[in-house]
Amino acid sequence: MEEIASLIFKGCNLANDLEQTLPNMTREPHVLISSCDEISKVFADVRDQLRMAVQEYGHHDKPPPAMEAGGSGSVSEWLRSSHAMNMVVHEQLAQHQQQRFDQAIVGQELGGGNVEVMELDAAHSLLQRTRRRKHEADRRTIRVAAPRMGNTEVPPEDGYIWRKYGQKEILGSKYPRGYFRCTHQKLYNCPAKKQVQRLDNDRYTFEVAYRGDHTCTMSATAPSMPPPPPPLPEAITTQSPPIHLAPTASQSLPQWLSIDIKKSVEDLYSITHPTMQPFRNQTNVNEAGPSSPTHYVDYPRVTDLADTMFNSGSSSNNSMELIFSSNEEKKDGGENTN
DNA sequence: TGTATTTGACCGAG
DNA sequence: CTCGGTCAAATACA
Repeated sequence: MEEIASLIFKGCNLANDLEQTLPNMTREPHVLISSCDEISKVFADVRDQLRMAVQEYGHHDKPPPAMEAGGSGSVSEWLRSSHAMNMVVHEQLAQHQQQRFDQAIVGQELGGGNVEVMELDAAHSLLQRTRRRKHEADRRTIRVAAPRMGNTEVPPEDGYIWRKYGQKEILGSKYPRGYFRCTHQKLYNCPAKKQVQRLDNDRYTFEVAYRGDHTCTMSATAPSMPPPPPPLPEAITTQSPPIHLAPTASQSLPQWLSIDIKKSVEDLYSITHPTMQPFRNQTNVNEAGPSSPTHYVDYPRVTDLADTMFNSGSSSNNSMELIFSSNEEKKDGGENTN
């Protein structure tokens, strides 16, 4: 299992590398192709190994050795287990530390808003625990670096459209807490909410607490299929119920694959398909009107390409379903509407 | 004119 | 009673 997880991260790293070099590849489509092939091969290996693991262990009582640590009896359960999650967190932290310096200098100066993986301040969480609310159990707290240029007052976008419905001074905090709900709350009964607050000791870092799951992205008539929000592996947050791999893997990855590749893709298409328009992934019908608070990504992400590659095998029992379990399943243990 | 944001009031958990 | 979370009227903005 460790091998599979490490393969997954290898693929993610390759995709990340591709992202980094994408702007330089627009004139060299053959290099891009070979890079995509490599990523595709890695994920194909993951798929094959997962299939083998499922056949070997998934329908038996005895878990594989690595699963025993998680105490689960299937691949999907193992992938959601704390053992698997620790590996995920470990890999992410290692990757994060490696890239942190560059991100700090480049990403921040560009007003990027990279999701930071940090431990929560112990004193702060202790303070919050002293008055724990009923629904705090399903809070997923992350820290996000604020842009240091431009408008530093707003937290970086996470792919969803939020509407602010309140702001409150919090006892013991220097900065007020902003309360946001999903713009589609009324239209699609989407219960997702988030709270955004600057850290006392670092005004360039937001602490973002997500509550509730987006139902707007699951509706066939939903106006958008935005990249999922970035709630972190909850193993490294303070107030969190048992974790699922699904939100972690599918939600955090787009954060580091966040460069503006629109131009790159269009450039590439202008070379390879002189008469063809760049394909667009329509992520939003701007039903919010002219004063919509955020803008939308209307071009494909590298992760989408990776998804496509990963899903290219036309198997009915796709192994992706084992890793990225459905939101419905996730919702079963989730928050009721409020 | 329609939509988003601001902000004081209110509610309810602890 | 305190304080975090939400509501809703007022205001801002395109």
